[in-house]
Amino acid sequence: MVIMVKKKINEIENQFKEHRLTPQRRLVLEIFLENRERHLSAEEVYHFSRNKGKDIGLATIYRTLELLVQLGLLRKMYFGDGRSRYELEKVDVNEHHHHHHLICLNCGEILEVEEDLLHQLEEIVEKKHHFFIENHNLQFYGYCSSCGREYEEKK
Amino acid sequence: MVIMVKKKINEIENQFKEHRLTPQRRLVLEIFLENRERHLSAEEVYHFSRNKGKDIGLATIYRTLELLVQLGLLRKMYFGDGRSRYELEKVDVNEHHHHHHLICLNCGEILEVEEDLLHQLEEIVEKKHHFFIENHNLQFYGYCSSCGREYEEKK
DNA sequence: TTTGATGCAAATGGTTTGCATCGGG
DNA sequence: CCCGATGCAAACCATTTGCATCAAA
Repeated sequence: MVIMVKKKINEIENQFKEHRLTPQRRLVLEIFLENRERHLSAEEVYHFSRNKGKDIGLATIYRTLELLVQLGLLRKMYFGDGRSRYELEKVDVNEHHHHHHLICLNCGEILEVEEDLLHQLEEIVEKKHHFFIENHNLQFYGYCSSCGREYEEKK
Repeated sequence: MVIMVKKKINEIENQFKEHRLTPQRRLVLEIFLENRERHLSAEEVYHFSRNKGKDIGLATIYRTLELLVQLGLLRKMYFGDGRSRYELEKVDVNEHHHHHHLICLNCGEILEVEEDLLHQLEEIVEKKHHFFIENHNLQFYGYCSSCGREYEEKK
């Protein structure tokens, strides 16, 4: 697992051309690579870094997050809880494969959905509205299986 | 058109049971009814009200917007430009018919899409992830027909 | 008169920025 | 040396809140 992380970071180094891969930036990347499933806010990254002993300034974290988004390594998103969140940009499969998010209205957990069945809908929209779609953003709000009581009440 | 607005406001009055339909609240509603196609931020509502001569406090506008969302008359949304936006909640057709938004990355215009072809996708997600979906939120980011130069460049 | 609504100003909280300092090439 | 990166504190900006005042039932 650690090896995996090291390998990944080495790959990523290539993407830093004009930008230095400083210890702080490397640390932020590590935190995302070690928390692939999470959608971290700036402050959460800050706490992770403190827990690892190293203490980056919050401003540096914000600047690093912005840079990583610019480099296409992170994806910035907003789920309506008052802070931006970031996750590793996964462009593995193909350029137009995106995933979506399930946000539990009860416990706040954010789950990922791999299905991306939006191509069809995108085509319809592009043709009908003459709008060239670059990206999309889909969230489902509801109740996760753990918070099933809400599910029972509503159905 | 004005008559239409008056009629609509009268209908809405019924929804105010424990809450007073004060001049300020009525004005905010009027602004949304007269700008059905727009997605207004709190500050935009504030400017509209000043343009109409009446001068509501910004805090009152925020409190009114929150109330109207609670009453199910407005829908709050976030498109990533640093401020929340609101639009009239349209529950006319049926409870599960939602529309989506096209946000132009060039001029910032927000268009609406009537198609809601997400039922199928929702069913798949609900079954596979045991997640009870209450609502969804879909934005397409790209370039509108007026900003077609970007379209030409990218295709 | 009593309770909720308003308006102002101050507080809040996430994010950004100015600036002095640091450090790698 | 130089220029980009960092850290700290201050600034920013949308939103919220405390509180005195106002107004309608």
